[in-house]
Amino acid sequence: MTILRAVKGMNDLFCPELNIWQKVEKTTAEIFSAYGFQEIRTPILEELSLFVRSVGEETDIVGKEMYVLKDRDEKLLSLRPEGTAGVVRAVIENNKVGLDGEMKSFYIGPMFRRERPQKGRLRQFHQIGAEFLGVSEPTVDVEVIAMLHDLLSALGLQNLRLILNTLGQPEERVDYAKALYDYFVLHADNICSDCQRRLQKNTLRILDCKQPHCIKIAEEAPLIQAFLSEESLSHFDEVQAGLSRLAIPYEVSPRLVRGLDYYNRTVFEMVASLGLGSQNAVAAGGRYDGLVKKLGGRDVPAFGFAAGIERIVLLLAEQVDAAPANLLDVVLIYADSVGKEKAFELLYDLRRKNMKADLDHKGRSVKAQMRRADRLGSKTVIVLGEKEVQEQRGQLKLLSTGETLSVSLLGSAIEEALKIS
RNA sequence: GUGGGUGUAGCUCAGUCGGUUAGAGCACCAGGAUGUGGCCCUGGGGGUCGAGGGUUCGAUUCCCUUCACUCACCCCA
Repeated sequence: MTILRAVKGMNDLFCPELNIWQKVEKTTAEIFSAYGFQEIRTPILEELSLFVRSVGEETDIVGKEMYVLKDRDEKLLSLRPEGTAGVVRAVIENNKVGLDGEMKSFYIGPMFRRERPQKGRLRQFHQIGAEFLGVSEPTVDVEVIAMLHDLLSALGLQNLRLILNTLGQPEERVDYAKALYDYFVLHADNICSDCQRRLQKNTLRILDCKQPHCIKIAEEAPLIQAFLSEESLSHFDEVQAGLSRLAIPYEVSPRLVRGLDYYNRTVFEMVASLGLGSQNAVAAGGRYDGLVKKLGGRDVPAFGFAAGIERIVLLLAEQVDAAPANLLDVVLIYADSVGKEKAFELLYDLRRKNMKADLDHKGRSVKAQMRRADRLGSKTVIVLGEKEVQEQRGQLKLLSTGETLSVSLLGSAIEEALKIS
């Protein structure tokens, strides 16, 4: 059996499920534009160095998960593993941050990471993201989080928790990481092997470990609060106050750490308490004040997030009535060749009047055509044969009740009848 | 990259302690009603039992390898 298959971790999407995607995308555009965000589309392929510089050379995403390819001119390109870097690059390159220094954009599109697929994780996956460039005030953090919160609740997602933390400014974080290292190195013999690796490579991540004995040791670890400046502390306080004013529930977790290098101060995650298996983060984001400058732009502060569409759809698919059926208005059924000719004629006429009309091309029995109409979810059928063509009248049958009404085949009589039924 | 689970009809799954034509439900097709769906009845089509190799008189079943899917770890949306 040597059939061709899709690349591992890259899925095809078909219709009842795709209807949920369409709903997610439509709701996103509606809500985000209410917040003054405009859509932006950037290439899927970027120069490799963009991600190395933004996401961070030491991160797993860049270190081992990127799809890298060599262009014909030897230039190294990469399929984007996340959306922020491309947006920032595009905004700088096209000089889109105006004199007021602000830019609010959102995007929807595929991202690529070469990981081992599992529930809620694919190699080609899709994100909804938003980036607010140009403002360092904490009310921006609140606005963007609120927008995400509105989207997720408009979609009807329940059992989500907003988890918040602050990472301070880069220099504050360096001090903190040092303190954490000094603490955990004393317990090096008692932490898991993954954490021993993290100790050298990414000390903050130890806080994130799921192993019970590591959690226990982490509970006694120093907290970042002691290392934060006045400004960072009050920024975080104002974010919390702002969320509270909007009645958006949140939890502060000193254990929340982000994987990308560019974050500073506020970071957050929306996690599902059930339904997603262990990949339970539906969305995550935070502030990244240094990134624009790092990529060659002016010193522009920023805040953003990304949400995983597959994970959202996974949660929505559990709820009923998520996928509305795509009903046909009418199926034209023919009993003989005269009826078939008439059926084709009426078919295109109805379609041009924006009625959802269809027929069976295969020339099967009336019974088979009826069954097909029923299966396709048509509201009505009309059976056409020599008699109907001669009389210029037919029976319009409502499939839900079985009742029929006589309609003229002339003019727009069918169309009128369909509108009423 | 590491570990576990699963591969039998379009779908969901039985089954074979190694043995002749491999089953069910659903779906599909046809007929019963020769021009009216859903329910019911009758019949029908459809499977190289994931692939390759080994053991055996004989393998879908046992062994090895491999591939795919899936879940978890790492990491992350």
